[in-house]
Amino acid sequence: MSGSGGSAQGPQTAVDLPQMTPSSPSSVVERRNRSGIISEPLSKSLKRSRTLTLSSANSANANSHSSQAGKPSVDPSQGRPPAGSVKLDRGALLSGLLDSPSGLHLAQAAELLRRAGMLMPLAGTADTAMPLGGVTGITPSDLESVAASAATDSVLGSLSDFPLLGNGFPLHPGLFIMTPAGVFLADGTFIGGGAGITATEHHQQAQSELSAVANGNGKKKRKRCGICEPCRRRVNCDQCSSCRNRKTGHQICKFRKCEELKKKASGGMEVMLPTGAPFRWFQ
DNA sequence: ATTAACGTCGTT
DNA sequence: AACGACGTTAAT
Repeated sequence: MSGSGGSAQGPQTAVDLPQMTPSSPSSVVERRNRSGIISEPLSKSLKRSRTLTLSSANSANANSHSSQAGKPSVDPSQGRPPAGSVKLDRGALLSGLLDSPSGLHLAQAAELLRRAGMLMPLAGTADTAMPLGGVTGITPSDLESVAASAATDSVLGSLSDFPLLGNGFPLHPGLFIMTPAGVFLADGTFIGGGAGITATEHHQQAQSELSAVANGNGKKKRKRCGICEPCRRRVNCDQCSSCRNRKTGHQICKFRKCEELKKKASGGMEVMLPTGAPFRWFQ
């Protein structure tokens, strides 16, 4: 369905865009494909994003929007904010943490735990502005994508993503095992996480990975991590080269290209999980 | 069958 | 190195 041709669905509010072209009409027609990916001219969602962020989260979203106001520069690296406000710095800090060059999946664990409220926000206080379902320590960029998916997907930031959280998250002294399919305890118990999919889907994913590894030569197509900022993005910009050349390029929007996949695929230490899914310690 | 997108390779 | 095209894999 040509990235740009999703069917109009749901009242979803896309708030997930790098700024690009300046404005456009007020009609908010969002096109989403089967996977829930919104592909629309940036201008629309941009506009919404503006109003939304300005009114509620003030400049928080400067994290991945902002600055260069309206300039359609297509620079994937723009997720990294320029030094700015305190809030910005915090977002940058977290973001930087997660993008650690080491590529340790520890970062992924930290991210999930952080969302679950297990980790204190780095700056620690003064930031109760966003009570997203009781989950604190949300970064501007989190808000960005959460807001984007809040209406229908509710991908992240929802307590339902952490089923055990309600009764006190089991601070398992043992292992949290991160996989593209989600987070597991060492005994194989599925905890949650992953890229906006259900536990069932997590399981299926793990299964398919298992079979792929079993009959494959290990040279399996890598999958998006699902938790990095680009992965959480739900809109195609429709303006980057990948979007423009989708027909021939077969590439995902640059703004949605998984940080993990951007890194060179190199062996690293891989461990087989109880589910059969491989887990890489290093990239 | 269709669609999305990763991997690779040639070109700039 | 970045980009574009193509083959291919995986999901629906």
